[in-house]
Amino acid sequence: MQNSLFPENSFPAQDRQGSKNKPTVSKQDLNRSQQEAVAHLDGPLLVVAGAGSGKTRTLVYRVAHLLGQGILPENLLLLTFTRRASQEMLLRASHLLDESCQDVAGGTFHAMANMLLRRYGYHIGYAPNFTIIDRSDAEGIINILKSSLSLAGAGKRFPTKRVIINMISKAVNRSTDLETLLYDEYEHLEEFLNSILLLQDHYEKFKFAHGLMDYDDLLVNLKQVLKENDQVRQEVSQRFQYIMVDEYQDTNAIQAAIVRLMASTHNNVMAVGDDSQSIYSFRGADFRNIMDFPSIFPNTRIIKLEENYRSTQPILSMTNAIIEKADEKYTKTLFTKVEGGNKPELYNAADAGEEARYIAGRITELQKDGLPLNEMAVLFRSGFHSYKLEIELASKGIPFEKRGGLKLTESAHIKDFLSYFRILVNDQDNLSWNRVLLLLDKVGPKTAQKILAALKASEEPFEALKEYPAAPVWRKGVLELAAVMQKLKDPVLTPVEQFEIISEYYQPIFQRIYYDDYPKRSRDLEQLRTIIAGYDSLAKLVDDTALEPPETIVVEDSTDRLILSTVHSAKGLEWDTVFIISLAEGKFPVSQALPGAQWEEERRLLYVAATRAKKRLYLTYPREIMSVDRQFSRAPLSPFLAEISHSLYTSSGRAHNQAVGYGGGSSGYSFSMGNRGRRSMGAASLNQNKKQLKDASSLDQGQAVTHPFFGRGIIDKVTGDRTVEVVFDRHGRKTLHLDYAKLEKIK
DNA sequence: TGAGACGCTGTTTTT
DNA sequence: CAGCGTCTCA
Repeated sequence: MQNSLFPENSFPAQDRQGSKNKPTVSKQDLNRSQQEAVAHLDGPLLVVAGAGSGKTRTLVYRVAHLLGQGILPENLLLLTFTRRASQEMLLRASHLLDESCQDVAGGTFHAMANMLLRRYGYHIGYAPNFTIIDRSDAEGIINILKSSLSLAGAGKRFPTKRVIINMISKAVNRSTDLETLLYDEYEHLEEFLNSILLLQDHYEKFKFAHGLMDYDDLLVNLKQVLKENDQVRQEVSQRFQYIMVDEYQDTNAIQAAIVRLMASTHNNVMAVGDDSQSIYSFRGADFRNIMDFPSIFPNTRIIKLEENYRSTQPILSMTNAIIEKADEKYTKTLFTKVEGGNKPELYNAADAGEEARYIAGRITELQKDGLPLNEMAVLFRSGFHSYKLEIELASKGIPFEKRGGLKLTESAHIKDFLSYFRILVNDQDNLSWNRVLLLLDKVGPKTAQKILAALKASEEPFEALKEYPAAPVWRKGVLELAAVMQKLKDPVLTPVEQFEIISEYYQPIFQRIYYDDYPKRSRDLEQLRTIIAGYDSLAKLVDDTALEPPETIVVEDSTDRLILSTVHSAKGLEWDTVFIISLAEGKFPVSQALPGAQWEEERRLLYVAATRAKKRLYLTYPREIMSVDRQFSRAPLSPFLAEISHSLYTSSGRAHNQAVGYGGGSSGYSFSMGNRGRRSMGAASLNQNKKQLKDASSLDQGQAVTHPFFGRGIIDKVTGDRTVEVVFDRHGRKTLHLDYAKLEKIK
């Protein structure tokens, strides 16, 4: 955390000699296409690189190559998807060349935007000490605004803060306006359009007034500064003479515009990506963007990397089969020279518990055979899919680290704590002030608002707090808070010392508010302390908690530990052995994925997951899953697996059960069907089926249907757009939601 | 105006 | 099985 790749003195005087006499980087480890990409010097370059095709290696070598040509490290910029990715690449580059590689600026778009906006943000009215807010902070602002605009009680079904923030963010990331978005995707909220627009307007003003930026603002504001200010654009563009963008398929239009502006004086941009691995459309990325690159940058050279060096042939055959079913044909077919290896193994577990036991058992076996835990990973679609497994691993004493899912900084008590820090960095941060005030006993939203108004009116918020005419019941609380803040402002204090002071003050509050589970939560505070110990700058700490939130490490007493990760967080990584769990329809793909684009993205997601494996790939699926209403239901195998040839993998556990199959009467997904037959009914017919299942208008009274758990039944009544009443032969009358129930028509 | 009880809903993925 | 929003009482 400490050594930022965007250091504070990020614009060093450029008086150093370039390293003209550095050793030339050996290119014997590269194939012809890779060499070509590495040796490319000026002008736009697009590298379309399949999974495991040595994309990272190519970038690493190119960094080293450029520096070897005498280009200064500070004139390079490496934009990656995570900070970890860029750190690792620059470390590898320094093994090739020397440690000057470590001076290359690298990190995420957001981290870069943060760095540049601290310096240039004043052009659009932001002070350099602005605070970055995360999603729940943003939702908090919506909450405050909702009540201050008295929109709260107004409607019975006013959209939640989450939905509102989703909409606002989506509009930004898709470069469209909120109204268009609403009519596109949220038509049912039409009656709230004006209220939502009002909220959006106040949300923007609130952030600006209090020196706050959300994730989208970082990008939007950077783009604006670069666009409107010629001098800034020149300066930045001159600073970053060579720009490299990794995972380009997951950038959105704003990010593309930023790259174009930053490269305005030289056009030296190298973009690397893979359209078949695009998995961030929910963030406004479109895999077609990568194809637009040549039109944004005329005379782009295009290089494809198609040889896979990562996986064995059986694994590659399966992953190729998965992606081949995609609606849209992608640009590459991967091949490998890695020989041998076993077919991927599909395990049919009875339920999530058995699935977890199977995996823990397998891992133990592999470990006994000498495979270190950190050569294995368990991947899943959603964070909570691993809960059962986490318990199982803990009981077996297998150390693991979980990535993705809930972040440490997202829990309420950590946010409480960080609010004190945020105020110290930016005393205009009303969101944090609000949070801190609400922690006081007998102070609620109304009182907090009044105090906030007084703080805002004053030049010295801390003084104003002390002198606020408090009511007797909570006067003591306010004075204590004022005293603590005063104490914290002492410039000689280190972040850890400040942590201790807040800790002492916060402890009683903490125990009062989280009385039911504060012992559990206090472990998180300990972990926060450890993290803070690595910092000497509060501002940096506060930035990082938003930009690179620390993962919740569940078991940390070992350096050799198993990785549990969401597929999204596993992007770009690889392991000897990979387990993909919860491969049941409704879990992977997630139940809310709609036919069409979303469904296709789920498929690419599975493709990304499976291509992480080098030697061994295990797929598991629970046949029975528990739904929220604690009912068990049969879950079909993920259609992405059901639709590919059974000969590509081996099965164990209970045998396949055709009764729970997807295609029902057509049984189009039986494994025996020849390749040609299946091709014609690929994704398209699957999607149709899915659509049909969700639309009650296609069902009539008297229609016979089957349900995977309840069996055969007759439609008795269509009670709504998506609800029907069915009388089942064996289970009687049920009301079913077509969003959840998997009904199929039968003759 | 704040605190606490109660019922509802809904549950990706990330910077 | 939450976390959230709404409702009621002090």
